[in-house]
Amino acid sequence: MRRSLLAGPVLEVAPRLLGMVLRSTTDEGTVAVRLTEVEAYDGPNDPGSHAYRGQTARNAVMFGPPGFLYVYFTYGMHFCMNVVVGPDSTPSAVLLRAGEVIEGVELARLRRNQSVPMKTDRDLARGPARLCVALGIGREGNGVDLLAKNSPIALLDGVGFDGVPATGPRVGLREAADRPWRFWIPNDPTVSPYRPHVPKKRA
DNA sequence: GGAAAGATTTTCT
DNA sequence: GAAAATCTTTCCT
Repeated sequence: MRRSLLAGPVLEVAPRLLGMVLRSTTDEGTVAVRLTEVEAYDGPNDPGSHAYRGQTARNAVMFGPPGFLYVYFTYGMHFCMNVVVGPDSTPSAVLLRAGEVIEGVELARLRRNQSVPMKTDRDLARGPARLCVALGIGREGNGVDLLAKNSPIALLDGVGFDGVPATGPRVGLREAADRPWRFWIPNDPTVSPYRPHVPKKRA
């Protein structure tokens, strides 16, 4: 995996991530997933992006060079992760929404079953927060260089994906959710089910 | 300094 | 289909 491959415009890079492999190693063991669903966020031009209103302590990683991991905490209980892409200092990133566990299935199953028992293997990493749980990635994953030698979390070329990616609206956003910047591998069972966003009521 | 909503998941009716 | 769980960040007074 070359870093230059991630340095292009986010809308070009995002679909290329499909089929690539993300491998995470901790003292518990190793889990790897083949990415089946991603979502693009285009920094300052994108009202749905965390970087839309400028750099903060939380999103600082997005403003750095491509190939780093941006992990954020949301809904009081979940982590989600992004791969920073684009040229240096352009705060674009790709949300990793789902994947197929191809290595360390037993460990992934163990982690997921700690909160919810009796999950089927297809659901192990089917959704952005589930993906983080399966890989054992939390706050400490923020800012990790995915392309560094011996990195505990690494992005690998994998088998790639030769077909035409499916595209559709993004999920869970209040702003600009309609932009067709979500990409997934057609007919893959590990792609998360689409749920239209419902804004929470204001008191 | 406080309120509101959130790039979600799970469970219950 | 609705609602809860739970805490960080952002936005407004």
